[in-house]
Formats: sequence, C-alpha cells, structure tokens
Amino acid sequence: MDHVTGVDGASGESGMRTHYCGVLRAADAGSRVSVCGWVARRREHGEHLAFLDVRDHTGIVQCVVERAHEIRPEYVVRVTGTVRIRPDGTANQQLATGEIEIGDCDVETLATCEPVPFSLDERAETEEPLRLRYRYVDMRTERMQANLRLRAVVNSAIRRSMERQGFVEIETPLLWTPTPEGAREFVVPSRLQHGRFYALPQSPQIAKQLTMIGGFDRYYQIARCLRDEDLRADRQFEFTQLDVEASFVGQDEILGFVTEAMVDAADAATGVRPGGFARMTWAEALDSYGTDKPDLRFGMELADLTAVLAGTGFNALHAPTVKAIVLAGGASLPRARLDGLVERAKALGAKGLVWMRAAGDPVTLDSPVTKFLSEAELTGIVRAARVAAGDLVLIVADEHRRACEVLGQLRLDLGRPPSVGGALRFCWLVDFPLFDGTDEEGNPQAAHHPFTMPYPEDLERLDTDPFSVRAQSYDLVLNGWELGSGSIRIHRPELQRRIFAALGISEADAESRFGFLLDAYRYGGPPHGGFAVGLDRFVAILAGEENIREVIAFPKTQSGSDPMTGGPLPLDPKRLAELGVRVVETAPAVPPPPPRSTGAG
RNA sequence: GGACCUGUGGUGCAGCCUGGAGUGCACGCUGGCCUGUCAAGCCGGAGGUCGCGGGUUCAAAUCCCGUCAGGUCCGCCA
Repeated sequence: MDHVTGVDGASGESGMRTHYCGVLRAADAGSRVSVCGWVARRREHGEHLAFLDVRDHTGIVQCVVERAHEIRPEYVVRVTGTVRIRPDGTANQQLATGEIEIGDCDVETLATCEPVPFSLDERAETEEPLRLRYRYVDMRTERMQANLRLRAVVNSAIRRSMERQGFVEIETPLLWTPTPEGAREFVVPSRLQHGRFYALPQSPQIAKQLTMIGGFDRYYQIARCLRDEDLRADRQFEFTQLDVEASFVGQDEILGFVTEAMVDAADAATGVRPGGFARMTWAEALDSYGTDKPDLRFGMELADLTAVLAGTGFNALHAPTVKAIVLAGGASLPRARLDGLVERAKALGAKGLVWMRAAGDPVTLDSPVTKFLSEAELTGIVRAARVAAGDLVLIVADEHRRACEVLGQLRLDLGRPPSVGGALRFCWLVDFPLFDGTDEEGNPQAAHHPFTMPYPEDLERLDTDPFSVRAQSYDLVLNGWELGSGSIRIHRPELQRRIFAALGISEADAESRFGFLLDAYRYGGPPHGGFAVGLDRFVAILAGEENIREVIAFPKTQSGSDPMTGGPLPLDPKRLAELGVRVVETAPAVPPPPPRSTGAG
C-alpha cells in the first residue's frame, strides 16, 4: 500500500505533524520529525527509560523517553524528536518501523483518555454490542481502519469506472412517495400536510427509470436504500448500492457495465483483476447447486439420479426428482454425524435423506437401504454421481425444487470454505422466472419487480402457463452471496398493463400506485434496463468479513437499536403534535439510556 | 411472529450437567521495583446486583418459570 511519506498543508494539520507514524524508515534517520497519534502501549524501565508506541492509521512507531508514567494508553499525543537507527540487536522485525525509533523526544499530551472499555489488541475478541457502544474507540483498531478504508477505495474505484463508461451520477430523493409494493418502507410524517407521509426509498428504482425517460441514457448512483425489514448478518435497515440504469442497451451490455465496475473495484481493493465471471441460467443453478446463489469456490455439484431410479421399487427414492451430492472421504463419518445429517435434511423440509458409504474397487455402496435397490440401480448411482472409494453419497428424493434446495444447503453445510482470504468467484445468473409463488388471492407474484420485461417468445404462455414465462432479469452472485439483481424494464404501456393484469393488479390499482410512472411512459420512454449491486456485501467479502456490520461505521443491532446513541427514542408530545402524529401504543419498557461512565477499574 | 445459542469484577473465559462460602485462569486497571523493551518483566493491591424478576430448596451463578439484551437462523427482504 502506498503511504504518504510526509504531511503537508493539504492535510489541514497546520504543521502539527511532519510524518505519519507508520511511514518512518531507516532512510529518515537524523530527521527531526513530529508525529501525532494515540498511545498504543507504554513500557517503563525505571526512572530513566520508557518506550511509547504511538499509533495512527498508518502504523506504530516507537518513541524513547526518559519518563512516561503520566502518559497512559490511548492518550492523544504529539511527539517531536529525532529519528534514529535502533541500537544493535534491538530492531523489531514485526514492525514496519522496527529498524528505527524516535529519540530525544518532546511529548505533548493533546488529550487524555480514561481506561478504554475493551482491548484494542487485534488478538482480543470483544462482544459486538460493546464495540458498537464505543464504536469511536473500536474504529481505531487495524481491522476497522482497514475495512472502512477499503470501502472508500471501492467506492472511489466504482465512481471512476462508471464515469469512464460514460455514466452520470444523479441524486434521487430520500423523501419519496409511499408505494405499497415490495419491501416494507420507513415512513416520514409530513409536518406541512398532517396525515400524509413520505417514504424513504427501498431503492431508487422508479426514480432511475424516470431519468431514462428524461434522456440520461446512462445513470448511476452510489445510493442509500432503506428497508424496514428484519435484520440479518447480511442485511441492515440502511444499505448502500451501486445503482445503474441505461437506455438503448440489452442484457449483455448491462452485465458488461457491471462486470467492468466490479473488476475495477476488486482490482483497486486487492491489486488483482478477477476473471472468470461464470454465467448460468437460474434453472441450471438450481439443478447443479440447489440454489439461486451458487458458491462456485468448491465443487460438490448435485448429481441427477432421477433416470437411474426411475423404475425403483424402493419407495423412499421414488419421486419426481432424485438428486445426490458426494462428500469426498465422507465414508468415515461416524453414525451419529450421519443421523445428524438426516435430521438436518428433515428440518430443511425433505421427507428424508438416504446416505451410502462407498468402498472398494470396483466401488460398492454400503447403507441400511442398499438391500432395497437392484444391482443395476446401485452401479447406476456410482456412475451418475461419480462416486469413489471412501466417499459418502447423500440422496434426496422429492419434488424437483425441494430435492435440489435441500441438497444445495447440505452442500454448503459440508463443503463451504471459510470466507477469509479466498478467491473471488463471480457468477451471473440469468433467465429467472417472471413469477415466483402466489399471493393470498392466488395471483402470481413478480419474482423481481412488476416492471420486468419477459422474454417476448414466452409471452404467449402469460395467461396459460405464467410460471413458465422467463424474465429478462439477472442476479450477480459472489462466493455464494447475492450481490445484486437487475432486469430489462418494460417500456411499452400496453405490455405493462398486461403484466399488471397477470399480477392481479387492476387498472384502477395500477393507476393509484404507479400512475405517475405509467404517465411518464406515454411521453417517450426508451428501451432500458439496469442493475443494483449491494456494496456492503461486496466490501464485506473483499474484507474477508462474514458480517456487513464490520464494514459499516455505525451499524444497528438485530433489533434495530444503536447501542451508542440509544436510538430509537420516544418523541416528546410537542414534536408529535407538530407532526400530527399520535402514538397509540407505547413500547412496554423503554430501557434507560446507557450510563455515562465506563466504570472501568 | 417463531427456533436455537449467549449473558459470571473493566475485557475474554472456566465454573452450571451432578445445588453447599463469589472459587479459578488470562488480560486490563492501580501502587512499587526495574536503563533496551516491543503483548516487556518482577512484587503487591483494588475491583462482583453471577443480565433482571419470581419459584423450588435448609441452601441457587448452578434446577424450574418468566422477562430483557445480544447473536445466528426461519418467516420477511417486489
């Protein structure tokens, strides 16, 4: 990583420091320098010698002083002294600055610090709520510094990439109009119009489509989105996405734009341009990986045994689809573990799970159920699933989707590599179904969103077999995480009306919900499509983190609280009255605000 | 809305199953010693509502019920 070798006026420091701590080297020996930072550690050796390790975001430098008893860890100091080579035998190889130290020091305390509530040592684990409550302290750790700076690098690279590709950044409103579709929205009461509400955008979806009609044929935005849905390791109320929309282009061009941005960003983050964006249809992903977000970092693909077992007399394996995965070397798993896998499969919705241990040459299968299968069926399984001696075969027979999905999950349980430090395996998924499931009234539901363009050749089945209609929509998957999704949009009002009808949205409904959008398409809407990439997830993967909170400066807990500020908080009646809002049911117990003192010994 | 896991000096843990004095480990904090350390070392000290409430029991950190907080997941996330 490049380091600034000095600090000039551009830093706005007015000469408080000449260098960052982590950049000093043997070549600087003899220089008179000033560094500013936090005391990472203090080592006292009696009355006449002490060491202060001073830290800033670039690293640590050792300062040698006569006495430092009054200077405690995490004090903010400015040290002015002379860089010198350390005495023979005292260099520290672990430290980038380990060949030198700052001697002849004048130490100025800029701020004191109470004992911090948890260790900043990288080796110490601290419970997350405590880190979040004192996030400003937590941020000083190497981990948080690296993660948030990585995020800035990614944002910056994405902006450059999109601009180079001719995209224009346009800001869209945070105060938008409520739309009763999709994710639950955060709502903002209008002070000037009591009883009316804005909604915070779950995404700038409609706004960006309007910019297409407005003639900005390549729009992008690094946009905050807000969804009032339950939180997860990969979901916060607020998140950031790279939002893209372009006119007069097809699916391949849009995938190309996004691929370019991802490659540029990954390059900036890691120094390597990732290649090999896999591409498969939604149906292929389900068939081979049992999921619509396949993790391509490892094999263990699903084998299809349906044909092999088509005529089986063994009822447990008689089903529309029979699928298997093979765990290499898994034949040695203890029986208790196998029983656990069966339970897991049942918990995932399968009727059962058949396991078989493979041994010998030629390979034979051993299992409590082999006696119900013919020789031909057993050799068929070995051949179809490419079973080798020592392997464990796991078989699920069920409806197609369930069989695939259960084994897809078991594949992850048994084979998924750790998130840290591995390869980046991107994968485009295309040809999603237009509809997925039905609502309470039995109407098909849009798999992506109601403005998604179907394949023209599938349209004839819209009324007769809607679930077979494919959409021109696509997902980007990275290492098994859904990074984003997009589609070609419907730009012709008459087709949009047909889709609304198929979704069970009446003309009057469509008018009241999306009237302004339908109006807009009467005034020259070009063919267009777009995409959105979840940047919190992308940065988390690049950082080797399992949780997006680690790449967010001030995240919320799973219950939507902020341990630092205590929010959300009740509003006093005066402000509620001003907004024309009455609280009908107060929360049962508002916890008291966190105590002010650290209570540290 | 639901399932599971966690909650013990400032921090991270052990103790809980099988009830018997707040018992232990490491770090931190604090006082002292120490002139080349670097997670410094050595000696001493302080620091506890065992998340909270109730129950069982002669006796509860430990068993039971409830509750709160945090986490992981299901539902939810067009």
